[in-house]
Amino acid sequence: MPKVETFDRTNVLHNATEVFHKKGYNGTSMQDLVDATGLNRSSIYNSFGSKLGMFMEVLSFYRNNGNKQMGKEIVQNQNALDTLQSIFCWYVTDIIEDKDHKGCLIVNCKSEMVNQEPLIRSFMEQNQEQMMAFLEDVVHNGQMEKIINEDQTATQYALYLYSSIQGLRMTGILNTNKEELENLIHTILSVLK
Amino acid sequence: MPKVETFDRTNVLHNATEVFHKKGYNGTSMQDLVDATGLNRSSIYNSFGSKLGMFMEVLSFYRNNGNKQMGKEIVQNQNALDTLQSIFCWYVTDIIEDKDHKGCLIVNCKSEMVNQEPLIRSFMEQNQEQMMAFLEDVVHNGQMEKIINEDQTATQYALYLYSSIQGLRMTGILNTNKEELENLIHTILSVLK
DNA sequence: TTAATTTTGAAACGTTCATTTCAATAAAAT
DNA sequence: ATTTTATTGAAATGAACGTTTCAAAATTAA
Repeated sequence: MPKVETFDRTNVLHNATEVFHKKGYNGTSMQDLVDATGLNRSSIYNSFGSKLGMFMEVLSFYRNNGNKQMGKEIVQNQNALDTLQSIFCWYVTDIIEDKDHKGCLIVNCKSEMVNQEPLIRSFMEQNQEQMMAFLEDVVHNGQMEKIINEDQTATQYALYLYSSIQGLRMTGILNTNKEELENLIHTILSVLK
Repeated sequence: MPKVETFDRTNVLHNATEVFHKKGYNGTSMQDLVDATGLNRSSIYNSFGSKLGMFMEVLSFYRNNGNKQMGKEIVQNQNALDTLQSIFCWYVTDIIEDKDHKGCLIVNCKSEMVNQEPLIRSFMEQNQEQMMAFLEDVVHNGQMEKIINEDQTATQYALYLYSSIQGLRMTGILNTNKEELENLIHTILSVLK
């Protein structure tokens, strides 16, 4: 009977994510991945098919991890505005902890590859869909509770928030001042009040 | 006495910009640049030193062109809010005209290279400084005219606008719906009123 | 132990990478 | 016409690229 996959796939993805995050897709070589994961070159191809195949798994891994971490910040039964506050605060924390100014892997990849690689474009479209749906839901709840104004529809505010998050991610690459970032998210969220 | 540079440097930079914009720095090869510019490989090295050298000139070229174009949109003697409106509208136009979803060369480069290449980091820091100073000035004028509120300082609003612009640039990669984008900038600017 | 299957190591695949070299050609000022 | 410098073309540099190959080693179930 077959020998079973021995290496820790989560650990391998974690290490691969680190390299891709630091160097970008085109800046990362297969040798970089061999070095970072400790996996044999052949094993990478056996398990992930190609560099792009591995990267797609890395993207999902990164997103799932982010969602998991952010989920912890969101307390049940807090109002919609506090939920948004928690989300944005998580981004600020993530920015401040990012000592080497890498930014967000997903945002970086969007700007690097959406116009070049259909698989990436699909991922990003699906990612946007998912985030927009979530944000719209939160805003909608806030509007029902009269905590968020109705100057704009929930959909319109969701796009505003989605755009603001991407802006925050880009800004955080060069600006990691906690007070300035917290003031920034205060300004962003003030629109909804 | 010496033969003088014969090729049209502006035209060469224009063509080089197109390739770098489409493929990103790491995605662009020297062969791509030879093909796009029509210049000989040696001439590129003679005139620009290296791939990075050429890219640095391309970055400045792209920025100067953008500033020039945007300058035309800004009418003299309009109030501060209208100036901001003009600026954001120019971005929307640029997004809509960008049929192949390349996004902004400078934003893309920031996310690809700031943490890898000191020259790029300096460029981006200087670029941010410049934009922030300009935005701060506009906001400050608006506040003097009582057209922009004073809930936040001009500096704080400048960061908010700078961040919003980067967000708009990222959003515009996948979302090119004119009405949605115009509503987005309306929401962004509503904070200042 | 044997049979089945995956992981591993190392080498090689052919291509492309950024950059250099150099002799030949072209143009301007003396 | 001669000198000076730039542009050009084409080839070559050596290293790195993503991917494939394959026999040896390892592991599990029968």
